[in-house]
This record gives sequence, structure tokens and C-alpha cells, in this order.
Amino acid sequence: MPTPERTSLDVIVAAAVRLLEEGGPSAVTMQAVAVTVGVKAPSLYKRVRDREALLSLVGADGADDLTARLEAASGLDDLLRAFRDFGHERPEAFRLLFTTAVDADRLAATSAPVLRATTSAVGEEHALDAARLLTAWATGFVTMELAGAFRLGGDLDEAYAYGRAHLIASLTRGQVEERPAQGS
Amino acid sequence: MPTPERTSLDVIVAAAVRLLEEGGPSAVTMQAVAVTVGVKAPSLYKRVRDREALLSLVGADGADDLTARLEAASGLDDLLRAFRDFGHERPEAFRLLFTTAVDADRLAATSAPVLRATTSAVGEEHALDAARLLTAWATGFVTMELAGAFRLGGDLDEAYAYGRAHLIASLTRGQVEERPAQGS
DNA sequence: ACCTGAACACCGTTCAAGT
DNA sequence: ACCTGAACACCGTTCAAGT
Repeated sequence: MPTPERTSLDVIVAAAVRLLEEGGPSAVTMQAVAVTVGVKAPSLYKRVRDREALLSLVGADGADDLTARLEAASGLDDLLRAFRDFGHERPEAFRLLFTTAVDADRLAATSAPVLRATTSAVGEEHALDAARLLTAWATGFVTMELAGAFRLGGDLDEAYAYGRAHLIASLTRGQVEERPAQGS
Repeated sequence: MPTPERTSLDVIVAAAVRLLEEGGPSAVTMQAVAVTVGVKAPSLYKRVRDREALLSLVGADGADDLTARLEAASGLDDLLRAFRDFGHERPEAFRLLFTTAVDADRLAATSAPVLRATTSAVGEEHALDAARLLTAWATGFVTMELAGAFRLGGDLDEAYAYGRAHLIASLTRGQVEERPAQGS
């Protein structure tokens, strides 16, 4: 007679998500996840290939959350605020997104709302360049902020607002006239 | 009679640096470091508090390397190229800088050449804002690039060149007129 | 068909004992 | 004064054995 299922993949991932945000990646042990969902560690391997795969699913969960927040935003300024808010509310998930290998499609979905916003702001031709400029800046700002790398004082909320205003203005008004011929 | 010293802190850190760049953080085990320097693992604790402290020293080494490269650059464009070059040549060190707690002073030293370049480009008053805008963008760009987060095609060398040109132009010409009143 | 106990290899770290 | 063997607690993972 088959043993009844005592847990599920969703429950396991949810537990891992919570452990991550509470104690960082090192707190996401197979043991801790197992205890949280009420099962022994070896049982987890029925639903998940290994710890790395589990962390990848946690990253995908974070990517989905971020995508939903960006989808709900309207306009570039709102979008950039939502991006940083996500980093503040789920700092460990944010870090994981740019650290661990997270599923390609789930992360790609994140860029859809950004591209939509930049397209309506600067037109189709420059939408990708603009999206990359903005997401790179926002990613770097939040990454450095979470790492405590801004040590020269000043209000970070203001600094982020300055960056938003400067970048959006520079994109919508003066685009750079011609693309440079060669890269580095 | 005292046992002769069979290693030193510098040798240990250098071994850890090499292990990191060859196999990522998980390759930097106390065992592997000990074997590399020709000693048993417990001996490492005579020079280093624990593994985290060792990784922090590795991060400091990376910060020093980055600082030296930025000091050698002349002008904003050159500076931004050097920053990305560092990320390409030492990707694991780059990631460590914005992940692990690295010594405050060593990381702060990195911003000195950036501030010098922005000061001469946009003046003292906007130097800090400009430095943060540029380093945040460059950090985010390289972070995303290393994470494989740019999946929409296109030449990344060109995209980086576009960003450099756009940002430098927007800073030196049209500064944003007034600082926004409130942040987010 | 799912779960578990036992086991394995491998961590980081401590410490008494060596020289 | 530095080094080491032995030991401890804790990982991730496998697998035969239970139901």
C-alpha cells in the first residue's frame, strides 16, 4: 500500500523561500527544509534533484514576484521604485537572482514589463538599450546598497530619486546621437 | 624549541584567491587552502579567525586590485572600461565584492579615483551623485552580465559602450536641473 | 509509491598533545 | 610558538529496507 504524500514541491519551495529570507542561503539546509515541512531530509530528493536545484526554484519564485511587481507598475519612474522596493523587502531573493543560476525563462519574463515601459517612452528602436541602461543601473544601485557599499554618506532615497530623474530625463530628451562603432 | 613557520597570512590569502577564481566560493575550503600551502587545516586558524574572515581578506585583495586599476585609468570612459575588465578577468572576486562583507576602508578606497574623475568632469557639487550613478550602472551591468541575465541578444560590448557614451554625455551636458524633493 | 534509518564522504572548528 | 591528530557537530546525498 502506497505511503500517502506528506508534502509537495510547492510546500518545499515555500519553506526554502522563508528560510532564505530569514537566515540567508546558508540557512537553507536540506535538514532545515525537511524539518519545516515535517519530513526527513532524504525524502526531499523525491521532489527535488539536489540543493542547487532547490535554490534555483527559490530564485524562480523571486523572479516571479519581481515580474508581478513590475507588471503592476505604470511608467518608468514607478517601475524603478518597484524594483528597489523588491530589493528591500526580499534582499536575499534579490541577491539570489543575480548569483545562482535561475531558470532562463523565468528571469526573461522580468524584462517584458521593462521593455514595454521603455518602448512607450523612447520608441521601439531604443527600447532595448534603454531597458538595459535602466535595469543595470537599478540592479547595481540596489546591489551596492544591500552590500553596504555606499559609504560616503547622503540620503540613499534621494540618491535613487536623483538617478531616476536623471536617467529618465536623459533617455526621453537627449538620446545619444549615434551608437559608438566599437566596444571594449 | 619553537616550530618554524611553514606558511604566512599572505601565502594563505593568495592560495584562497586562486582557489576562488578557479572554482568559485565553494572551492575555497579550509582543507583545500591548507593543502595548497602545505599545511594541515587546523594550522590555518593560527593566522585567520575562521573561513568567513579568510573570504573577507580575499575580498579585500580584490578591492585593492580594482582600486589599482581604476587609479591607473584616465578619464571617465577609461575608468568604466577598466571596471568591466576587472569583472571579466576576476569574475569571482567581482561577485565577492558585492556579496561578502569586505573591509569598509578597502572598499571605500575604490571610490576615490571615481570621485576624482567625476569631480573633474562635472564639478565638485555633483561629483558624488555622478560617481554613484556611474558605479551603480557599471556594477549592475557587469553583475547581470556575469549572471547571464542579458538574454535578449545584441552585442554586450556595444551595449556597454552605448551606456558609457550616454551616461557621460548626459552628465557633462544636461545635468538634471533640480534635485527631487522626496525619495522613495 | 513514498518515506525512513543507516551510512558515507566531506565540511568547519576545537583542543590536547607533540616538537 | 607553531603544528598536528583526533574528535565533534553538521553538512549533502545515496540506498536498502520498511509500509
